[in-house]
Amino acid sequence: MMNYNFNEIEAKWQKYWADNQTFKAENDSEKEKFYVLDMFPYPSGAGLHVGHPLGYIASDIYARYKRHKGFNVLHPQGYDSFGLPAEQYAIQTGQHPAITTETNIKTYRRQLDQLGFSFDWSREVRTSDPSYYKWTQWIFIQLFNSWYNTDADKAENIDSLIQIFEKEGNTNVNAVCDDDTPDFTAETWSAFSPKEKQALLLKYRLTYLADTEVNWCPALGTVLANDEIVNGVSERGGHPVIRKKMTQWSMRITAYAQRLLDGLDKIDWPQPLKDSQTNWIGRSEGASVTFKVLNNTVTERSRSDENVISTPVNHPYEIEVFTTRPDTIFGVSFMTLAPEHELVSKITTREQKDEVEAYIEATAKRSERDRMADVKTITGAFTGAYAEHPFTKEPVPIWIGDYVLAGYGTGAVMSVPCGDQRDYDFAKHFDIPIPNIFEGVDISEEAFADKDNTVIANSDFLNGLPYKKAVKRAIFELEKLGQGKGKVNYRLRDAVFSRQRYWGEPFPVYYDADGMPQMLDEKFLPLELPEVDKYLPTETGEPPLGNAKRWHWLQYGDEGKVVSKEEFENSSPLGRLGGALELNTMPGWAGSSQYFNRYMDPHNDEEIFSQEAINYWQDVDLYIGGSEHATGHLLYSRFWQKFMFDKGWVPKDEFAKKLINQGMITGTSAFAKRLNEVEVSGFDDKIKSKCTIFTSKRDTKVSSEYSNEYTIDDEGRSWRKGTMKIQSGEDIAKSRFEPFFINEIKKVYPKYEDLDNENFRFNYSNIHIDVSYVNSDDSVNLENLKKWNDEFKQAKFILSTDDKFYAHREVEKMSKSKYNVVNPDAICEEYGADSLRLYEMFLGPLEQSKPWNTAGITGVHSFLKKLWRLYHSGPNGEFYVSEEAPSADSLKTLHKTIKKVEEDIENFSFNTSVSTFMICVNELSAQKCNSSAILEPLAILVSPYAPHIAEELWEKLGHTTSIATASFPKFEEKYLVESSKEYPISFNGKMRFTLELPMDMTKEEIEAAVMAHEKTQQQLQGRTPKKVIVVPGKIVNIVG
RNA sequence: GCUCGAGUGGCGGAAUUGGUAGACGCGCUGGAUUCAAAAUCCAGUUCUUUCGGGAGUGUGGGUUCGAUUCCCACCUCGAGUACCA
Repeated sequence: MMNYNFNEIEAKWQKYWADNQTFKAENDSEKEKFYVLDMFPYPSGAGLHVGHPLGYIASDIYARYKRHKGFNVLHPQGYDSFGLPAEQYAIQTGQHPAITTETNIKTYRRQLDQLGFSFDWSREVRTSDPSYYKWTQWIFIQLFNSWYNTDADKAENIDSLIQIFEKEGNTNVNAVCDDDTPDFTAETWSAFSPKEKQALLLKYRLTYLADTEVNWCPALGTVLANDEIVNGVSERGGHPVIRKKMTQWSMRITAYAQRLLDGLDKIDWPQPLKDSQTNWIGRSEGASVTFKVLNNTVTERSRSDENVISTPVNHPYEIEVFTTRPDTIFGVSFMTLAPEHELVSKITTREQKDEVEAYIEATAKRSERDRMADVKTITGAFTGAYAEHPFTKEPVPIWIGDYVLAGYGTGAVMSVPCGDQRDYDFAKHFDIPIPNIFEGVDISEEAFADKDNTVIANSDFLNGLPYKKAVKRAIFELEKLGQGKGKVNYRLRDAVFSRQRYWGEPFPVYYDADGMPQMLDEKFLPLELPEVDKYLPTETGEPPLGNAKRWHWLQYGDEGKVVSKEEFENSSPLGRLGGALELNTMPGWAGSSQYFNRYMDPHNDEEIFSQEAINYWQDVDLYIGGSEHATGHLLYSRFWQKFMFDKGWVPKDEFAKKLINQGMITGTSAFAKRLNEVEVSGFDDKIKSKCTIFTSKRDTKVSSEYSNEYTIDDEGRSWRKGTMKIQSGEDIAKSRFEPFFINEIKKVYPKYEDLDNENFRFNYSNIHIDVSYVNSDDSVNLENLKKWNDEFKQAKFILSTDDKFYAHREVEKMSKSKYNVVNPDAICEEYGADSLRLYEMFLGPLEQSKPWNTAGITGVHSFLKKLWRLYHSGPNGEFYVSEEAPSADSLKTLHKTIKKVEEDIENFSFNTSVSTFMICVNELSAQKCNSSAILEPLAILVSPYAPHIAEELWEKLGHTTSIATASFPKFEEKYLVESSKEYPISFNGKMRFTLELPMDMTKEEIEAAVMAHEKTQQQLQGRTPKKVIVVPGKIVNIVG
């Protein structure tokens, strides 16, 4: 007997592929290239669960398919191995994160290998490897040495900017830079000190050091990016986040806002993902308008950067606002500034000072989360100051309010209560007038924000104009006054690039004697992470790298090294370069923003990748990964790619042509309901039961006779059977255990004696139990559960009516802490990797998320056994194929399958091709097909999905080389041609019966044949049809 | 609130240039095989029915000879995002 021995077969071929480097991709090939990429994993300590491989299986099928189609396929894999969990483990145990990471990677590799992926492991990268992060540091230096020339619409070398400054200052420079960049002439530039020059250049560099208001997470001791915060708390751990000013490295991603938006049109990415990037970038068109503050003049030295400019000026304060509705400017009845706005303290009058300061203090205390949770409460304060309306010259009161965000636009708005609901609510609350500037609109109840139906009134030169025309005219008039212009505003902020962590890429940066940041020369890269004693911040609050004994840069000429502070200070200052090295490290997304290009030439130590490699591979053809990276990794990577493109290092300005988000495979958690305590109303007492009590739940209904009589023992079971209409242990607890318990309580505490049952409140909570103790009908194996931990060992269980304990089930994300993780190892052991691969594809559409349910895996497993039997039709189940010509039916089955599977793979509809295989094997089995002319191509068709069994069958068919590059069977239409068609005959659109008719009949002949049929006459019951629709080859519909 | 997506048997799901709704698998029911079980195989399985048939793809309308598919309104669920001026 030749059974399908999958464990043996799979181990054999996994070894074969590794030994023969079957999937090694060559950088030069006559073949056309195809690049299939997975989002590389973070190697966590928990290892892989069944949800992780979903996307890898899909991409592997596609990669294998493309090899069959004759492409030179690049399908690499690696590890995003810097990250928080390894560091937190290090803080707890003192174990170096590198060791933890190495261990975890070993587990990952073993688990990935056992699934039979066709990765080219010779190209593996790890972001935490110095040989890899050398190039992450290199890109950082390139960004530092670049500025964004808006006229050329691309990044350029900083030298070209310096040349312009030397020649003509910055007045004609059209660049993306800090808002507070002052104007200067060539003469002023040359008069600046080197330090001043450096400070100015930082305002232009694509990565720059600046005091920024950041999201500080005290619990994690680090800064978080906006996309690392969910609902006002940290994505990792759910800790509170506050706003704080810190000096941080930032990436000038805003320079690329428009190109990041435009680029979305030319890539084939999922619409929801594009939408969320579009939202994140948040382009809005409108105007910036300048309001002059009345009776208040700037007298002190102005401009924030006193290092650079210190010209005393004398002019009124100005408030710049951004609005998308310049057409409503005559509706302005007040202005609102964010409490953090820098002008607030300068313009507030003496009388209002106390109120304003109290308000600012109160809002500062509220966390992001509180502020978000409570958007309905209207708060604010009047500054006492007034601004001048640009057109009417009327005074406009200036308020502050926390509904205006400091981080968006200019942190100030012109409030138009009749046209904006928030302004309207604010005005109502503080009794500010609400002038109506809309024709024929009632604003007594709410603001009117419908742009399309807007006709402006009471607005001087805008009267009678619709929205679009009014906007144009308003901007024109503002420009004439010099108090405004059309403006595009983006929600996108520059990305903070510093993290106060140990386990990340060190910055190739030291601080010179002036305290200015200097880049290490490229030839000194990589700058390796130093050893530290502790992975926590230092006592003085410095990042963990502050603990490093040696973390100063010391360089003379071409010789440079990392030394201790003492060594640096004792060295000769003559010709010396260097200083303290940067203590922050780079964020998680740094290493993942160019890894896809590094795979093309991963061992190159001279360049990030060779031009030959990038010119051959170009870009990623198919990228598969989760949608959670929509506004993080996938936005930053596009930004770096565009930068690399500007510099001429990559040929494409979008790195991935097509992207697919695989859905999440969720787990089904199991719970037991635990009685926590009993509260007695009117008393503050909380009574705990002596032992933990769990109640059962069952969904299926058990009906039984109904009676009010019952008894119960303290085990919560052994009641009189069939006397109650009870379905679950939960009901039993409610109706019988709880009254029983109350009686017991009353005995012990006589003071409760007169209380009703309603005075006792039972608190239950759901406790996760490990899904491995739960059977498929949700009943729990209590014996094993009790061995799991002490709580269950000691506990009492109220069973359901059939003496079983049923768990509550709920679909949740798979996670170790929820005890709902299903591990692929056990499934591979029991059913094999091919079964797991097929089953994950068979679960449903790739992009949809779905709960894991192991029950159905037997279906695909028996399919594989049937497939195996198809090739083993000899005596005693020996391998047997014949050289006889196949039957027409078998050819039809095969070609139908080729066609469908090819279409399915091209459309990423992997679930339907698994069905197609099942149909195909069912049909061929019924036909008793054993012809090699059918079974050979079938093995190739199956091979992308179930590669191990396919290789084994291929070898048995007499081949000596891997099936991996066998060419995909060619579909031929001629085998599908039919001579007749089973016509569905419908009456008024409802199919009533079918009728087999030859394909070559004309419409008229078909109609005659159908009308003559007895069932037609029976359906018509003597009526004459009004109309007969005949679609040859499709359907016949009789109306009447 | 806004944006996007989705609603089909007991379950996962299939079918859309409009043309036989429920492919394929799970589960369930019955049978064969077996001392028994596992495994395997065969038959059935949307609901309803007076066994002729009738109804049926979230709800209500519309377009059409014909709608799961297109249009309008509504309901429900999921995802993202949010005082964005």
